[in-house]
Amino acid sequence: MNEQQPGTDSDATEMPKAYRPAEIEPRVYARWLAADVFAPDGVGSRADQTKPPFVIIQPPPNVTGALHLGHAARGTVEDLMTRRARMQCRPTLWLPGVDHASIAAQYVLDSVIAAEGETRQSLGRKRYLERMWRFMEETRSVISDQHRRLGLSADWSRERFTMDDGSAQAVRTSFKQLHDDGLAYRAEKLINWCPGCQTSLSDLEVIATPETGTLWSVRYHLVPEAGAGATSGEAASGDPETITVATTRPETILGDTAVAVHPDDERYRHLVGRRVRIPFVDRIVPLIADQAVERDFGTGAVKITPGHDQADLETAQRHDLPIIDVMEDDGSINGSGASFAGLTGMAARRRIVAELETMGDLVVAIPHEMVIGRCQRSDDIVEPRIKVQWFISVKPMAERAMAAVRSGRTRIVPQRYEKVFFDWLENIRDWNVSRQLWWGHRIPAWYCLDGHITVSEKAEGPEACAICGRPADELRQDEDIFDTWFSSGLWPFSTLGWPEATEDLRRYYPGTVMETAYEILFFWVARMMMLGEWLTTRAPFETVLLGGLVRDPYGKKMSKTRGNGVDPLDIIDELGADALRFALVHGSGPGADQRLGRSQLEGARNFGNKLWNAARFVLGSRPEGMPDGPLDLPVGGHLGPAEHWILARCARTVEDVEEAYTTFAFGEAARLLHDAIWNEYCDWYLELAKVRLAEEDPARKAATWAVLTWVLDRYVRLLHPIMPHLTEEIWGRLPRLPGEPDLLMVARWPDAGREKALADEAQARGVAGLIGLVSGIRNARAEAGIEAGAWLPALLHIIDPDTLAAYGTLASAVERLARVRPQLVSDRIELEQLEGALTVLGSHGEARISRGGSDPARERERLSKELVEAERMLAETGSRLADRRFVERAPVVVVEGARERLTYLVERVERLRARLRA
RNA sequence: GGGCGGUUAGCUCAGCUGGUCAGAGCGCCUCGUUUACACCGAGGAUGUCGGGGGUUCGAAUCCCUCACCGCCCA
Repeated sequence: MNEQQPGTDSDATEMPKAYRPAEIEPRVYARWLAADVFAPDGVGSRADQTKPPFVIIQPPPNVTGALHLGHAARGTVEDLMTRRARMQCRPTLWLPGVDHASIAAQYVLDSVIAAEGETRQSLGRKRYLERMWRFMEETRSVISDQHRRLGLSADWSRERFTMDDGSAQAVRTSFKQLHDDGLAYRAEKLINWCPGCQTSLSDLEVIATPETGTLWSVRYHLVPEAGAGATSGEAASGDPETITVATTRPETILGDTAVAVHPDDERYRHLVGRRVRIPFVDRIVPLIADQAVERDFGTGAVKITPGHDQADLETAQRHDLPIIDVMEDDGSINGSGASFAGLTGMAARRRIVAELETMGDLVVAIPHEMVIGRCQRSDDIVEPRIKVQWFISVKPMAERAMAAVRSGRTRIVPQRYEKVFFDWLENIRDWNVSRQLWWGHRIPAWYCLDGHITVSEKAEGPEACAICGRPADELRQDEDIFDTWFSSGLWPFSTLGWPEATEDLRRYYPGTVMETAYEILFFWVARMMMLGEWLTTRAPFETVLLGGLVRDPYGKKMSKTRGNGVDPLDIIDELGADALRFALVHGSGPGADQRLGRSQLEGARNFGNKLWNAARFVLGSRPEGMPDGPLDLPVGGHLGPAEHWILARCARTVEDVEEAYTTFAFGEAARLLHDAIWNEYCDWYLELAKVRLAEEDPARKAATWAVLTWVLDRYVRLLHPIMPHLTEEIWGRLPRLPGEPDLLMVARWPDAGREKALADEAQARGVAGLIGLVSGIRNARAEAGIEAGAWLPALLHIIDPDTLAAYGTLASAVERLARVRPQLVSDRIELEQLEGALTVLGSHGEARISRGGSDPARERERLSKELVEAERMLAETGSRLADRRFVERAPVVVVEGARERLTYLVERVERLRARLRA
């Protein structure tokens, strides 16, 4: 029976001339969904539950985002691995999800409500969050739906959101544990503050930007020495005593609590211990000596502003200096800034500079190359500020994460990224997890009136203060929420039910592969590794697979602002999801960026169409009267040499593609399949098979058709992970093997060993020889300028026994493919019967083709060129073999190969010379 | 400043552990409507494999060095 598939029209004659993805892809996807084959425990799953599961937890895309090529690339690779594992009958879980993206989501919603005449403040926290959840209703499924259009076979029944209850419980429990372990602590520290976003940021969210600023040198006045008389210092020179400091941020003068010089600096040694008057605020501060001062910077004397600079803070701590914050949350100057209070930082800077100039204390202002921290999200200048926040001490966790990689429990692919991973973890600083935002997981810490801290994992909060026992209604919860990446760091296990000991967690944790862009190795992978190791005592995945960026055809990063972005949905509409997927996979290398443009996409579309048409031909050429029934293994004596050749090539492809998939070389897998399908199956085997299908013998016809379908079936299986819709559609029309399911996506993955056993290598070699012969003849014809359609007489003298044997059954194919009327001769002398003919010399033998009125001069020219080339190679090989050291030291195989080559070349040169003399 | 990656045909790239490794696709040129496919077929041209040193019988492939480009971290 040629089993009819429900929902498909599997009659080959109905296959349209061109593959039409827009019609087929949605229909195929609907069939997969209906069959319930995505989930490891879906109704249609054919997983062997005794096999190790294959698990990918999807890095969740930003809930407010739309699908871009980066998502498409990652999604395709994840789907590809998942589909292959599924075909290997492993229980396969690909768990998709969406990330709540605190800052990004607030940005989007703020602009939405702005259009409604509201602001975050006007709504208040409670109503704002209600509004946010409503907004989520609209936006949550957008990106998942777009992923579905790509054909992704994620287990949608397990889809998770980083703000759902399970994730919230995981956040509370993990924080409680980290607090109990002493790793989560609340402290006053200098943090990164974004005045635009009005929140703190982690170090990673601050982008170091080189900019040209100004370095101002400002004269500070020393306080006259007590006891020595108010004027003693000045009396000597007649000038007031001053010290000049350099700063790039004059507004922070308002927060200065010292002036510092290097202890060994002769210029200032006599001044150390004196006091300095800070302008505008009239603060008297000490002039201190500290090793950290760079003598070469500016004047060698620096102002110390511990409230706004990390290095200054450290200096201040060594000298027990006060810390003054001069800034409001919005970046304006606060009450500590005397008359500048209320001004923005920049305005204050301008006025301070102007007034210093008026006062005569501005010594010089010069342009200065510097690095400024800017907010990743808003591009505002990030201000270091002193704040009480929650931090996580990451060093102990980092040690474990590194140990996981060092011990090989987790492998990073490509391996070179291990170095980056280690470097980052070795130099990591404590992680500030407090965010002054509303949308996110609220920090589960409560404070009583005495300032006791109670951390609780309970959704309803603690019953009482953990220290003094004050009841819950006297406790106040921390206003802040967590850094989004905190909940993301729990994702590999929170999605599976952690902290509950669920069946999914038991079965599918740790995961197999974490696939993501190298860009977020730190954001994601490192944090998941740290938290996973610490909280679950296991590495959260076996392999970290890093991919690169998708760039435009000119190598530029795609971005909205640049306008060079490509919308994957547009491509899917026009060329199909499979074309997009193939182009993305085909052009990718491990951990490397790729360029994607029109030509790559069209190439992929063309490839799909090529395969479609090959299938159309195969299905349309089913021999009449062939017995119905499942396709059987194409064995037995009815196979010809061409069949053995393609079976051998196919077996080789199965093996090579398998190797490529196994080593994550997916681009290589795509290239191998492209070449095998196009250059071997279509270009040669289909053409050879046409001849045999036209013969009378029904058994041979049946065998040929069986091989056509057999090989097509193998290729379609191998290609399915990359081009799932097209292959599914084709496979649905192919005869079914006994015991096979209705859907390719749950059919079995080919086995190289079994495929190899099918082919006779000697016959396959013979066909390779014939292919060389045909190519040679075509080449000679074209070079000689012979009319393409002309049938020419030809004499063939075939030396190679395998080729000769193959010719015995494929003569008519050679005739057709080379467009010659060939006659086999047993002696080379007989070739001379065809006078003034074109000559084709190959390793398999020699051919003469009637010149058919072509220009003799062109033929001589062609042969001359071949002779020059042959002589060059002969000289090269000859000199190699003449070198005793080569013969002695090179492996036997190589030397033997060179000898054979020499023999062949000597003869070739002789014969070419003979032809040219004729 | 530290680290990583790249530099191979006009363009995009493949060439893993040194020995037919000088390749593919696109583009280009010449033919071609032989009923799977013009989203096609046949054929062709183009490279001192970034420069310079070294190791080796032999290097695009390993080592050193320089140059340029890109990225990451500080």
